[in-house]
Amino acid sequence: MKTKKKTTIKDIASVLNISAAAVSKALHDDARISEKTKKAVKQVAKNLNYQPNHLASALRSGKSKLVGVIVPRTNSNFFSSVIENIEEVLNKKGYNIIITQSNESFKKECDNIDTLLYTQVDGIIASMANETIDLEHYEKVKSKGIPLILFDRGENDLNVDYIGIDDYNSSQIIVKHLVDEGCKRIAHIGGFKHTRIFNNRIRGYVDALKKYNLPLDDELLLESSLTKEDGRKKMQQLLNLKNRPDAVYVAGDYAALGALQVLNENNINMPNEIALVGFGNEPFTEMVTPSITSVHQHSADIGKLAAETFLRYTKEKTINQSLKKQILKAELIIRTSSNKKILKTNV
Amino acid sequence: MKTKKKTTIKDIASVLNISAAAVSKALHDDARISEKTKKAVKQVAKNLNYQPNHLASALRSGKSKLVGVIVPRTNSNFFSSVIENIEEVLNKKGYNIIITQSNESFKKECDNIDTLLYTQVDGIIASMANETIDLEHYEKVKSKGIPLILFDRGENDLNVDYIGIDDYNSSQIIVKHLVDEGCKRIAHIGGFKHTRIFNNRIRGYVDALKKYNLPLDDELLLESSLTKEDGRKKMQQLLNLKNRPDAVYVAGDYAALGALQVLNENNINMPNEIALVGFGNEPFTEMVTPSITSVHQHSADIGKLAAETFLRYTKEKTINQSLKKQILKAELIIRTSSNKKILKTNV
DNA sequence: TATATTTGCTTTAACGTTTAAGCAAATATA
DNA sequence: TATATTTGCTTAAACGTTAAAGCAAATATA
Repeated sequence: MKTKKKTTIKDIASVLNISAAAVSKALHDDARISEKTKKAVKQVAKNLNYQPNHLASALRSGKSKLVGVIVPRTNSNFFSSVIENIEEVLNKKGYNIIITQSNESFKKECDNIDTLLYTQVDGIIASMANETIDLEHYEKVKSKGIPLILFDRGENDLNVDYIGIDDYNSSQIIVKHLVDEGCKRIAHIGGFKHTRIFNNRIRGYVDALKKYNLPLDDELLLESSLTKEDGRKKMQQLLNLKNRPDAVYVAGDYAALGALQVLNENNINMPNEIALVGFGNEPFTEMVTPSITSVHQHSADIGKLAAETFLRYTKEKTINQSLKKQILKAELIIRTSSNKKILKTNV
Repeated sequence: MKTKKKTTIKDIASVLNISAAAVSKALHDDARISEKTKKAVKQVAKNLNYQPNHLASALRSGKSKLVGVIVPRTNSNFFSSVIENIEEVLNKKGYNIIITQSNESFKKECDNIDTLLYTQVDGIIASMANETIDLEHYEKVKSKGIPLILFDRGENDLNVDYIGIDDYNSSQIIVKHLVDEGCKRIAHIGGFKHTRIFNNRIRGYVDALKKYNLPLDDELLLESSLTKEDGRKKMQQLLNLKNRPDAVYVAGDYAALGALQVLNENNINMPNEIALVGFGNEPFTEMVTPSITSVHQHSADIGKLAAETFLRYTKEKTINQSLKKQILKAELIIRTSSNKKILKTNV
């Protein structure tokens, strides 16, 4: 019953009594095909409901028009917004994306890359898993001549393009804000030092303390996996100190949420007793009580830039990447958890 | 410098002095190839770092080993968890997924389907956008003989497989719970009636009210887009009533969050003055104050079942779908927003 | 021992497209 | 008018794989 057979360029060719090659060229607006033929071909294509066979053209041209995207998880607002914008930019140029999640696992990330290479993607846009230290799987991508774009969680040593925010400077802004609020003992629950962005946040924190002549106390600088659970643990650790901090800057919102829960459970007043700042501006930061001051990372711009960076390589014959960083300004969103000033005018 | 040329089965064939076809069969463990040859082929394949060209085999076999997934948005916990589980099941069988987002837009959903068909996916697993009423684009998928699996937001008229929870029964359970808590005027902020799942929730709510001899008041039944903003608006509307409800059941967690904010802003005690129940068990429901009672939808199971349902069709020659519903039991997670009983023993 | 079956491969063609090369007709140039 | 160039197509091959058909050698069956 159903017309199962799909229309191909051959069908169009035989209707018009021209060659399949001519049809292919007409559909691609080749200069050597007359306007008359182009029009006729496109009309027939429409009538027969022709859908190009992507696989065939990909095989022949060596380009799959597919881009792989690797993120730790899609269910954070940051990553889902980055993805949405990558997709928007790439779709316009005829590319589709394949999204994969590493779940912060090194092994899964390696598998994802194998999968993407197997699928013959034309490029990979990735943000690295927490666990990742060994970079061999990414080197494999590079050695195959496939453009690799990193964002958020990157690594200088790979010598590829990177799009992210200025983590060092973000820390400085956070510390300045807390100092302005009158805080004198500022703790930092940071991410793993081996991850560049978290290392930069730590450096920014340390340097800012020096700048404002605040004590740099080892007890106040903790390394964390930045999950909600670990945020709870590290906050508890800070509360157990003889000399408690009066402000805590957490390098991730989920961990900040854990910290907030512990503070609430201990009836500690935020921001007056302890001020709290997170990182990432996840939607829940404004939902919880008190709402959490956090850093907005311009995820939409990061996504767009990553996609555009990839597209630039599609125009080149040989891929020759080098470390090219595109650093965006982050934005501190001040909320109740760190805003002590009772009297404020709406500026 | 680099060995850019990829190894193909021909390379393996020439090393072993056998035909390419034999190599192909050996790699697929064809019964007509000797164990000795298979071993040799696999060893050479490994040595030469052979990666099968997915496009070529897809073109030849007519199977792309790609499955399209369409969701309204990836950034809800429900959908990201469903996706994660679809991926897990399908990857094991050599399938990859292409995730697309409709952003609740009918137009975007149509575009997504075109994109997926163009990419020659072997199947589509989808949850429909809010806006979608016309089903022609889904009919197109069916008429191409591509298996279509719907989950969460489905539609009987399409006569395809569907995986979801028992929305009607969930409403009944919610109303029973609120009645048990002593509520007498229960309002419902529901989704759009034209979406089957929301219609079922509404029916369940109405029938439960009848069952418990509670007033079925038109003022208390509102239709909403279920965004946070609309949740705020509809809650305000309920507060403006002369005769306010003492419980509000919201058909989506984001809208429930909006409602919660309005209630907090108006210093209305939850659950004593007004009890609140959401739907979806998004992570923030337990983060906010008070935590929101909600319905857990077993997203992991839904994802797995959807993937397995698709896989069943891959074994069949001709696709002949019919309405086959797989309905899971949902689970009510009772939290502070609706839990009036001060004295409770841990059962 | 003669014939049937099975084993283990080879040959060939095809999937639908693109691209290089080629060629006749139309047009431009001198 | 003779030659060069451009236009508008065609032909043929290729991308890497797989599936059908075929065939000789090895093994089983009678």
